[in-house]
Amino acid sequence: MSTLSALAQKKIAPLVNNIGPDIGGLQLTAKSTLKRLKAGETLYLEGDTAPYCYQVISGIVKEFNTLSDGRRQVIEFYNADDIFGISELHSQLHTAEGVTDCLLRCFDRNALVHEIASSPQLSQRFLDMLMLRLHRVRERLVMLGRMSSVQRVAAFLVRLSKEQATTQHIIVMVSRQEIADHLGLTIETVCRAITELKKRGLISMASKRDFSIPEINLLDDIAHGEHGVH
Amino acid sequence: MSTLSALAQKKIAPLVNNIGPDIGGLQLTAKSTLKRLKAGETLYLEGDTAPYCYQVISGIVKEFNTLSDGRRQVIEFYNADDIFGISELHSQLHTAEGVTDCLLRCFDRNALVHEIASSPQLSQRFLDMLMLRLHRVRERLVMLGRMSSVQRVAAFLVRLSKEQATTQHIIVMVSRQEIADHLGLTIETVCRAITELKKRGLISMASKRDFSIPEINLLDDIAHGEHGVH
DNA sequence: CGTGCAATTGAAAGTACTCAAGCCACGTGG
DNA sequence: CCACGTGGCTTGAGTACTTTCAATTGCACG
Repeated sequence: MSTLSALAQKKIAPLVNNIGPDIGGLQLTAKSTLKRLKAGETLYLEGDTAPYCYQVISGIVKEFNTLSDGRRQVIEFYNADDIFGISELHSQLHTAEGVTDCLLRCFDRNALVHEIASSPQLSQRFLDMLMLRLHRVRERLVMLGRMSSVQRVAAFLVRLSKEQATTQHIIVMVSRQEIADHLGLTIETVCRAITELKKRGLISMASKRDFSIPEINLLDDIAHGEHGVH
Repeated sequence: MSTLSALAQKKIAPLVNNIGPDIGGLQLTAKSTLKRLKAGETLYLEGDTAPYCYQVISGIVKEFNTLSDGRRQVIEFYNADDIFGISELHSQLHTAEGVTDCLLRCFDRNALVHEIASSPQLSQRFLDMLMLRLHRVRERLVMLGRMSSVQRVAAFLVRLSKEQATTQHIIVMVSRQEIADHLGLTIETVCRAITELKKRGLISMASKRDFSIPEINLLDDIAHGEHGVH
């Protein structure tokens, strides 16, 4: 498990990106266009044809599935530099929507797939990307399958803290509802878990979106079950 | 969601396999050796170094994580032809164990990675494999995050039925405990869910491991929430 | 100073879990 | 051949946790 969390540490992307299209330093020659996506705006729907794939330049995008009763499960949040829409086949398997206002780079999916296939370096890069993403999802599988609401929220905050690399103080860019849909909980349970963590002195909040984490290791311990927390 | 389940339909592997090492028809030149693994025997532990990766020739292998309190989350079951251990980095991220007696083909991990990197076709094959696996995990993420115990068990049986392609009658090769660890439930809850499905006439059992599914679509409907089943 | 939305809190209901006991097929030994 | 133990599965009763439904608070905005 320690290995998993070590893996989860994601390098921080600069807020403003490099000029041209590239992936991990490798230049992409496939044509790309820019697209703005507003917060709450839908990029594509589950079942849509998938002619494009996207790279986040700035902002946050979420991909989610909607169940027949309207509840949602957020599959993944994508931050700056992340590429998504590439692993789909003929049609989109999830719905994508802007969490914040976003700037995206759009690639023709076939052209990009072709370019990847013809470059060993790019192929390797994509293999690595998929492996990393697979690990992340598997970590979350353990969370959703075996961890309590408090543990999930704690783990969520720890992950955010590591991503933002601003220990002590993090800004949660997603709503409580989005956290809930990400963690497989209801919005109320997320609130109560946050309250519980506050009560225990593990976090404090300057505003509803600004969290302080005095001792990240303590929070991480909670997330990993070191304590009588179910 | 329908697209997801369509994707999940896995071609059935023959019980006895091709003679040589290959992946989706592509020959592998990397050296390989055979290894027997008994039911319940551990292949590797989370945290072990990962010099090898494996292909299942016959039998079933499970990969799982163990939590600090001893509970387990099964990450994936691997059947004939499946390759695993490839997506790990320096050390294993999960523990692998035989569900049944198994015959495995072992590859030197570095050699295989190198061979993949040097073959565009193999790279493509592996990209596809990882994408498919990612989709599968994401499906399960929705299950664990948003579906009831009965829905999870129903979905599990439907998936098994599609894999075995023997509609009407399936043999569950894994124990109740393994199903529970796979679905993020307890063994008792799995039993009760099975009982519930029996009560509703959606399944029947010749023995504890032999299930009959008179109308798979009805079971699939339950799994997808078409009904007042939470 | 209302309006509206996000977040929070409370109370009741529901679902899955825990602990405990019973069942059943199977293998062993008397 | 049968009593006895074993391990996997099932069922029951009570508990713990999360959800549901219903208010309430807090804050930004007009």
